[in-house]
Amino acid sequence: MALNNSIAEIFYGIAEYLEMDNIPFKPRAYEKAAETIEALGEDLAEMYRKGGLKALEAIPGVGVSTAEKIEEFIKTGTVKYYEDLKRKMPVDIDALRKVEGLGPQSIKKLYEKLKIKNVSDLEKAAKRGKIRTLPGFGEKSEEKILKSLEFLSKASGRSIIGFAMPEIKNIKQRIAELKGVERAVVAGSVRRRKETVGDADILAVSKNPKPIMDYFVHMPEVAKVTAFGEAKSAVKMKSGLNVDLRIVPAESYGAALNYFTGSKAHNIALREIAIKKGMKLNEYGLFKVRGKKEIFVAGRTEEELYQALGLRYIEPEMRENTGEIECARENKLPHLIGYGDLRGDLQVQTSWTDGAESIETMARAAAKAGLAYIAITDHTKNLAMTHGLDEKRILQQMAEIENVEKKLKSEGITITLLKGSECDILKDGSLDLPDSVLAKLDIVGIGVHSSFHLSRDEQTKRIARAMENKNADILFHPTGRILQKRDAYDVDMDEIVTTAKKTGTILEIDALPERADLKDEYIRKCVEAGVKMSIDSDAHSAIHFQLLEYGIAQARRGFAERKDIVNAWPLPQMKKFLKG
DNA sequence: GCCGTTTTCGGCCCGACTGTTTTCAGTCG
Repeated sequence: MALNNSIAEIFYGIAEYLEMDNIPFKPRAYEKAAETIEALGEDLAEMYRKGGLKALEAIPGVGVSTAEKIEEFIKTGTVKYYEDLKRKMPVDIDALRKVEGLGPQSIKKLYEKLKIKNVSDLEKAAKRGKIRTLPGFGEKSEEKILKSLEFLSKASGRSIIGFAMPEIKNIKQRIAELKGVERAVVAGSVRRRKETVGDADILAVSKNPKPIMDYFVHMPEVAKVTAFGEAKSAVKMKSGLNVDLRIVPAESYGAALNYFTGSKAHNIALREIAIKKGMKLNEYGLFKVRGKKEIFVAGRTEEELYQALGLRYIEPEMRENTGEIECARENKLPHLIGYGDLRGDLQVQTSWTDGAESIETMARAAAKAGLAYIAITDHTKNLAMTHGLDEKRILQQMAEIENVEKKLKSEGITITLLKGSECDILKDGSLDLPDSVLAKLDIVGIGVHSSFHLSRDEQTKRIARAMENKNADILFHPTGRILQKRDAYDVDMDEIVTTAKKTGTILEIDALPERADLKDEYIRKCVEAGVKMSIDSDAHSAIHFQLLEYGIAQARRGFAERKDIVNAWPLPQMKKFLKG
């Protein structure tokens, strides 16, 4: 979806330029279009090919003008309007915007007065003390710029949620235990369970915020205080994590939680509903506006807030303004799969290949985690570096699995161990083990682990061919992405979803935080197409069963219900769904 | 520039904090 991203970037850029000239409303329009396009599950060029300008205009937030610019980009690779703006002011907005405290107005001023075009110009000017001479800037703004530049050069940016969670939970807990704190919760993108989080928003309820804020900004791990007030403070931790703390009175708890959970787009949509009802929504509550008087309507809980707006309660994982509000209005919200709903785990590695622990250790850990069944799915021989299993070793492993199951049963531990495989999909789409062997297994997972750079067409055909195999039950980590390390391979997911439906193949949601593969938009496609999914830990050690939670979060972000997830079903029902 | 369960024209989310200012613009979420 490289094209979509390029166009989104251009629209963001246009928004910035218009903002510099203080043009009202248009920047928001371009931003909105960019946001929708970024989150779009379909390729714009494809949509345009099929439906022309009309199809583009049907995208929410895209109108006549933006549709024409998309068309222009598809045809020529540039947008003249944007090129003209850039020529008028050739600055690296993207990079400069990342400097804390620099917005469009400041960037414009810096360019016009000091000819600053990029981050290196900015650094030079700041070091020479030139920035403090500009109107509206002073010594402090100059210092702030230098500090931010220093931080940017070693900044890690966003963190993968599963990796950041322990630190976030720890800080929240410390705040919660302070005297005078009635409650403290994590809000923001962490509560919405985004794959990666840029910062942690903590919300606390207290009548006496001052000492709490004092504690917060003086925690020993704080590297820098970026804001310090009674209602709101913000810090950067030594780890690189940004943490915001907001403190509100109890009667505003629900409104504040809703506001600080976001997403921004969801909040804006809620406020627009409030306005239409003659009300006003902010982080302190929902208010009826009667002339100058504001009468409190709701805000103690999120539930009463949604109700007062005429909506059903929306789970945080769905709050991205991608259709959930309409569902809530029409009472058509899905009943999302719950965090305690999984009964099994269909991808588990052991020390037979690249896992850290024995079949027995993994089985005991799974039972302890409350699972009723797991599939042992070690790699196959093509993955030589993991000492992948060949025909002979996998038969040995099957016998061993039976022994372990019996042993545990004799101790009163009842967990079903399915004999499985993470069978390698070879370059031509054939599988790494012969059908005769695969047929003996209870469950066969298939996955791509090599030849990531085939063309879209070849990659799609390769995977589809593997899915057609009558023994292939689940496609593991379907897009192969590793967050912040490796992009998904180029594959037509619409085609994969169609093939899954046709062949009865399950698509996996791999719960490893750095994979989170499928991503939410593909999960929604599966839900809509009636394609079943599994949520697997991809466990390589006993503690990894805890990571299933992140897979469930991902499924919830994709609107999945229990009926969509096969390992949320009892074992007999799940087995019945398998091909073999 | 986009949009319509008040509208095809006239609206467009809201408040806290900062730094540079003497009342506010800019930035952020």
